[in-house]
Amino acid sequence: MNTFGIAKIDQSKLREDVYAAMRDAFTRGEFAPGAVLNLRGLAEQLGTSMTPVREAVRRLVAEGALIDTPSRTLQVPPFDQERMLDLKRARVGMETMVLGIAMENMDAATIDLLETIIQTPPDAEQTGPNLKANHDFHFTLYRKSNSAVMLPLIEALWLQYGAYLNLIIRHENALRVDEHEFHKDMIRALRRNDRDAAKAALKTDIESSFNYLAAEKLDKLTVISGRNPE
Amino acid sequence: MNTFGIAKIDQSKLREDVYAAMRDAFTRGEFAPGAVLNLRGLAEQLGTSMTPVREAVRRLVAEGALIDTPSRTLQVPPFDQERMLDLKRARVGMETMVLGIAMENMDAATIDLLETIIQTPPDAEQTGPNLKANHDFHFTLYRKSNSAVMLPLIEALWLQYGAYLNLIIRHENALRVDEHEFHKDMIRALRRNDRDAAKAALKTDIESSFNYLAAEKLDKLTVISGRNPE
DNA sequence: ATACGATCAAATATCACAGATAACATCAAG
DNA sequence: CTTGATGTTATCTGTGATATTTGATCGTAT
Repeated sequence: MNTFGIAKIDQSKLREDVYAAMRDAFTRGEFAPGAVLNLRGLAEQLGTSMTPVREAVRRLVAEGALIDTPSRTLQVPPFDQERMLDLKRARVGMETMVLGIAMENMDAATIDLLETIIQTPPDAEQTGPNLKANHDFHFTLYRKSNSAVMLPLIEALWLQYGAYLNLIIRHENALRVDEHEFHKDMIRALRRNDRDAAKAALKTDIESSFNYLAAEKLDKLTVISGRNPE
Repeated sequence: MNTFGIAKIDQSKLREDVYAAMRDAFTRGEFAPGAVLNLRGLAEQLGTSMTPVREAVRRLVAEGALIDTPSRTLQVPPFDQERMLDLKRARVGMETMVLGIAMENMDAATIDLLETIIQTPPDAEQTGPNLKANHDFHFTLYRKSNSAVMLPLIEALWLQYGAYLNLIIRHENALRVDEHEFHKDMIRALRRNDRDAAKAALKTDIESSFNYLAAEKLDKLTVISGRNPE
């Protein structure tokens, strides 16, 4: 600690801020699948110029949260049944793998922390499922794997999933119940150090959230979610 | 010849080309772990301006192939035993998973194609292991999974692995023999549609390539690989 | 219906600025 | 006078902004 207790100046890195803002918007499901974005619009909304937006966008493209269209515009990946299944498989595979590693390093303190996370009361005016708490719960768990390589990949999957969240979020109440079940099961499995049970709970959690996107509901939902490209 | 073995680019889709050129350099192990890069130098070597280089670099950072240092410069990730183990685990996990999916869609034509890939004679003047053929072999296999989500993640892992290739590559002959064994075993397992055998062969392949980076050899190798930061 | 041109957005190049680094000069102590 | 430390400056870096170029799309006129 320094002598005068002067905090280091958090010199604003615009590019990071822009990225963080867009990422947040994604994880809150603010972007509708298929929506078309343009750099100038984003720059204006964020009160900055094109350059930082461009770099943030480039990163989002690398992470699969946005795609380049042939006509040089940007698009939120359109809803696509096949892609959704693909994403589900990827999430189940990667997240159960990391969960297995995390459980090698699991300790009582972390389990307690997980419990406090899910007991945090949802914000007063919050109506939907508690997305932030759910994110925290999963990643507090995964961070115990200490995998600097895999955690960013899982973040990228969640980001891609974020666009679909826009659709899932309509099933707020059902989803909230499922989450609660999952959190309870997971804590129990962790306390018993029962890997198979923990992985099974996680698998069920991921799959159930995707189930709200079943094919028969797709048409109705895409209409709700706003504009559809092409 | 310039430092990084990056060929100059002709004017068209610059951003993609810059990215492709740097990516190629990585997968050929041209970048030494710990090496420091700067945008102006890269732009000059590539015969273009900073802007496209910045975007390509931004993408490589997002993929973990480069890292931002606190002092705002760019660096090839330094060698790190822990990170290496992490990367190995990630590769084994993700690639065996995708292999499993690919085998659900496997057909004779693809197996034949794989066989022609490994039978392609190495370029006349080529001395090291046939990196391109090996890459082709793996990804032709993985592409059969039709996973638009997971393939880019695996590409990212290979890119991170690329920096270590710079070190592994010194064991050229041993590596070449291992690769040959692997390709043979894999084809055989695919023909029998034996998933466990195929996964075991893949696991062995990945792990053996990392074994050349065992701790006792580390010191010697980092010296060879060029400059060391800090 | 096709072709041409107007219009708009993205890609690139260039410019201006601020942080970081390192070489250099200056000064003090032995 | 030498040596070590400290303050200064020159230079190099990435970042953000802006001007210019390129390419695509859509409307209109033939």
